Amino acid sequence: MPKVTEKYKEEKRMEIVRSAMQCFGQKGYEATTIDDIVRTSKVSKGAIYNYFSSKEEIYLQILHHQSVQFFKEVEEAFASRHSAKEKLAYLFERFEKESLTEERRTLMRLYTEFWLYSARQDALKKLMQERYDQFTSFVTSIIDEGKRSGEFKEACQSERVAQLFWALRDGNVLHFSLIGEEKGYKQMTRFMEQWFTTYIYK
Amino acid sequence: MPKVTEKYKEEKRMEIVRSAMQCFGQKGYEATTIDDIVRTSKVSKGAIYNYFSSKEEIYLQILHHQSVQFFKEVEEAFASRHSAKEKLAYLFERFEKESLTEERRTLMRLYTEFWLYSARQDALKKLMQERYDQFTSFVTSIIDEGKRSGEFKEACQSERVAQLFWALRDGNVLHFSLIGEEKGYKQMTRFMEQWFTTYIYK
Amino acid sequence: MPKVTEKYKEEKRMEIVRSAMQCFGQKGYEATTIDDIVRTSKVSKGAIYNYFSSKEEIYLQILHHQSVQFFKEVEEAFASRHSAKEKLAYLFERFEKESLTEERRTLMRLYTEFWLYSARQDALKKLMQERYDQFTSFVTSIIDEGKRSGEFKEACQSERVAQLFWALRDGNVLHFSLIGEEKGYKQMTRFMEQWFTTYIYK
Amino acid sequence: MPKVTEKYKEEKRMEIVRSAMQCFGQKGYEATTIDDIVRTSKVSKGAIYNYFSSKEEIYLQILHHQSVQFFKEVEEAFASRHSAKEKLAYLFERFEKESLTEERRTLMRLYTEFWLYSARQDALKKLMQERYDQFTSFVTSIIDEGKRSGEFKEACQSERVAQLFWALRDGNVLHFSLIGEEKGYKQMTRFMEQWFTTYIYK
DNA sequence: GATGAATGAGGATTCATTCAT
DNA sequence: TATGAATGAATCCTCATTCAT
Repeated sequence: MPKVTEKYKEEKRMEIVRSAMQCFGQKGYEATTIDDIVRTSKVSKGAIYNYFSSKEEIYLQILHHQSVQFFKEVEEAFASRHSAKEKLAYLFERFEKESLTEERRTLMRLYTEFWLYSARQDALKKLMQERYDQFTSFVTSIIDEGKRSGEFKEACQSERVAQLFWALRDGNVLHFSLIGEEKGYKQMTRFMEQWFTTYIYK
Repeated sequence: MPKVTEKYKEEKRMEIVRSAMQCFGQKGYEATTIDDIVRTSKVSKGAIYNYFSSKEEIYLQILHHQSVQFFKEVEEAFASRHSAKEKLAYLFERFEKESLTEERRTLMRLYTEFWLYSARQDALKKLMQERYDQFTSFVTSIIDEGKRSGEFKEACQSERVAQLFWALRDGNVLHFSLIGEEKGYKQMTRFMEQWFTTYIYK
Repeated sequence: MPKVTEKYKEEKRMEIVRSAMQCFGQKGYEATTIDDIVRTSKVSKGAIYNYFSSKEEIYLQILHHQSVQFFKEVEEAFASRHSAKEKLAYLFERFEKESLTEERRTLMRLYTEFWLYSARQDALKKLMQERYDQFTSFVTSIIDEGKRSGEFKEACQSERVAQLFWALRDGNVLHFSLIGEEKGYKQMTRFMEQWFTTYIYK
Repeated sequence: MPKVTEKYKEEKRMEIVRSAMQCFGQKGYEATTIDDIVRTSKVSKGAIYNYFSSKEEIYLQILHHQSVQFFKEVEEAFASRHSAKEKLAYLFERFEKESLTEERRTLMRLYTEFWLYSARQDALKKLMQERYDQFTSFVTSIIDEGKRSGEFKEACQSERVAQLFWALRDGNVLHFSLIGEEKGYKQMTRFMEQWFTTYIYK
């Protein structure tokens, strides 16, 4: 079955990623076995290793993919959102949507788990720190933009605020993954937004 | 009438818990082996199973222990802190201290890991949800108290604010466990406090 | 009438053999994977199985090839060497040369490995025993020739001497593959020759 | 089953070594699986790893054990053998005996295999080179002793001769492992001895 | 109660071989 | 013929738990 198109390979790759994402999200990275992924994906064990060199690499690819996807989508969204306020509003909107499907929630769990896993592996630690910087800088620049345009208070410390933004968001994700909808967590995002904007809007 | 006193047994139990806490914090729950705990505690493998029925039970006991300890310490602290503001300030103070030693940070990592682990085990899920309620209620009641005493704005929704309080805190812990001191995370707690009080103080 | 000439096929075959030889020599038979050979040879995995039915068959073909090659070269060399002394000298000369390049040493390692591998496989065992007989007979006949021509002592037992000749040679190869040049193994061949001839020359 | 005597552990260890030796000898190091050893030894898989950290370690221990055993036995034997001639004779006597049982032959195969395996692993290479030096020095010193005592020719180069001694011996072992008794290999040792002594005896 | 050796199912990964294209 | 993706049994090693002493 040779000379397969790049598209075919990419799809196979995604099939593995999709299944792995599901398993990791449900059982956690360490608790997920390759056989779980095999069962979920209907791809053979050997085939998985044709596409990824290790279980960890699958994990990493998912993460990378998420990151890329996030920035791609955001960029698209920002094409039609020119003020800092609108941009910020978009981010909160996204977060709200993320809580709607189980698939998304699974992803969120996975994402948080990765922080901890990385914190214990020096090689990954650096990678995740860079990722953190990337996400923080991104929000920082929106705040700065808002300050320049007169939308946001000049006094607020952009970087600190950006860090707080992600802490708030990730803490929320963490709790939400456990608490689910019972405590009206969907509405929490709205509340967070309101709280957040109160502080930085002029 | 046992040869071995209750006190002796309690101490042994604590020795195991202490060592397990260290191991779990450092390597994570799944990555920690019973042998790791044996090595760290100088308690024999068989003995561990005299005190705990499984690895998971140790995990759970630690969680319980942490919870009890937190409320015990807080209660003591509150004996001399009568206003809601002072009480809130105490909590932030605590958080700040927690980031100082590696041991504490280890604990924080462990604490966050619990969330994820529990989110995937129905039996634990309930337990953790109760725990979450307990912590949330606790803060809710402080806010309510502040509202009654005229310290805090009446308009703020106590429970939402309490939830946000813990989201902020846990998100911070999560990031801190990875980022460490490099990004001045110690000061983040201060910043969080300031931000938080700005919103609810009258 | 095949599209592909016999010559083309033979070349492909040789390309595989060459690469396999290199891999087997470097990593050993068991440690060498088909993918190693694919990488080294630039022949596809499927193609290898068009020319050889299994990894073991490649191994065997190399062995055969070596054997044929040895006798072919020796025959050529003997065309201009008519005395038993000269013939013997030629063999030692060969051995000496063999130690000069890493490629040759790799081959020697491979050659020794064959013995062991074969010793454990009844089917091969017979083959290798025949090979051994062939090589032994070959030297035996040179000794006999030397005895007849008056070059060598009549008293020496030709077959025993031939066996000793190969034992000496293969032991040397074995040690050399590990020890390398450090212990002046190149000179060992000279020494062996001198020792050997002292015993059998008249 | 705790607090087991050192003797018990040593016996278990030996049981594993014995079985491993048998398997390695029969199938070769790489072809032998841990399960083979489990089957042969009636020791559980986990237990094996309580005594040895890896398959390779078992291999190494066997080798070390052989080495130690050799020198111990030789030392004992030399207590009553004072001339260099007697000492040399003892070594040949040993070699002759070694070929008698299948167990011994298995060991010889194993021993030779190790040369090749080591030649491909830098860490082991050094170890084996040291081992080679040890064995070579040992024979060198016997030759030197013989020269001093007037038993052996002063002209012979002790170290070269020692190297040749082992090459001869190992080459013989290599062939014998394949050829077996058919070619009267047992008598080869005698022949080797005669040949060898002819050269160095005064 | 304490000990730590034993167990063996289970995990990640490899690899010779096959076979659809 | 050539290709190289797919297969899955086989490999080494781990580890929670048990239990004889």
